[in-house]
Amino acid sequence: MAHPKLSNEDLIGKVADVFRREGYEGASLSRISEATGLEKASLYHRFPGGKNEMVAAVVNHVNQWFQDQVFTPLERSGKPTEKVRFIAQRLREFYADGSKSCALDTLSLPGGSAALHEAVRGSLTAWLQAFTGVAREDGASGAEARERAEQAIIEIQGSLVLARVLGDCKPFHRTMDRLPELLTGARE
Amino acid sequence: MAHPKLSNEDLIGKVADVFRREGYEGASLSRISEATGLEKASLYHRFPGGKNEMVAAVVNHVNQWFQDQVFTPLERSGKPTEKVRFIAQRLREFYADGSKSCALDTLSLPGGSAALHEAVRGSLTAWLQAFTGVAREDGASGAEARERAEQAIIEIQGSLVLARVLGDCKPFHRTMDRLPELLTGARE
DNA sequence: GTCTATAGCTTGATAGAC
DNA sequence: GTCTATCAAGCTATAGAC
Repeated sequence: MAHPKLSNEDLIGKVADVFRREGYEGASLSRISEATGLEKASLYHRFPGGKNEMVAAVVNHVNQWFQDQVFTPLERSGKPTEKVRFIAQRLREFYADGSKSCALDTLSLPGGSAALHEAVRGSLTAWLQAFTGVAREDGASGAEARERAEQAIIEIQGSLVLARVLGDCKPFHRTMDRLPELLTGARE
Repeated sequence: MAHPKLSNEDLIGKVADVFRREGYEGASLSRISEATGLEKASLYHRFPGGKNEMVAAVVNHVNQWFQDQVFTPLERSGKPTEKVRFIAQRLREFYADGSKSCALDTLSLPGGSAALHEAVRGSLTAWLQAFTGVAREDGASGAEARERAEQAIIEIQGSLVLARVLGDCKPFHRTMDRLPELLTGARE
């Protein structure tokens, strides 16, 4: 065929890249069209609900990735510190060594529906919960575990902002290196 | 007069609020017009260069604020730890206790000119330099001081992202409380 | 399933009255 | 210095051919 169907997996990945990089308002259909190679009308065939449905699919896609690559591995049996080392590697991949922004950051800017912002908040809550879980497993009390989880995600988000502004990935790598001690003690 | 001139100080402050909150692409002239009470044509009278000149003025305005309220106080004589406690209070005001976003975050999204992104990078570099300076004054070596500065700004940026997503300012307040130990040792 | 063409609205920007 | 009125370009979204 001249225009073979683009697989759903490839499509949503490319759409997600645009929303992650540009945020909701910056992710215009023209840019999404350019990034995916599909014309706008074709995008509406795949996402009849338009931009709202696209960004919802992006959030679901990212949630699924975190479930499979981060949350589930953390719930498996094994030494907490080693599991955190493992998922730190997954996060390096997800953020392309710090060169890609976090959707929680870019999609939390004011643009988009209230449902979008609730979904984004839900994603962050799930992430906090997963990190709190592994900190508890390491022996931290409830409050201490929650604090470690918040601290770890704060440093991930902050280092990604620095990386974007400076065009320098070193702060992100340093944070990933420190992730095991951030979550599983050895901090104080 | 029916329409008295809005003072430059008031105007730029309101314009800055919009750009900080919405980012470059989200800060449409309609929203700026609504926030300032000036029609679009009046905005062009004040900023003949249009949106580009507006955002440049915002960056200058923020730079000036940081110079006066953060960098200069850090350069004055006094105990480093006490100076950091002082500027932490200024930062709480600037970020409205964590409820306002950082312009470095929102304005570093892809929208806007290359000059804008270079200016934003310059602002962050100046901030890093000021924080590195006070860490050195506290006795840290060059590399250690720079690391403390990066770490402090990472945690500020990260806690502001969490605050925006969750609508919860506690992580930001915790970071402000920890700022003295982050910059002036007592960390390890 | 993809495309071209188009509708209606919003955007950044300008002209000209007061 | 502010306003109303307007423009061309970009936006989201839809209709209909292949």
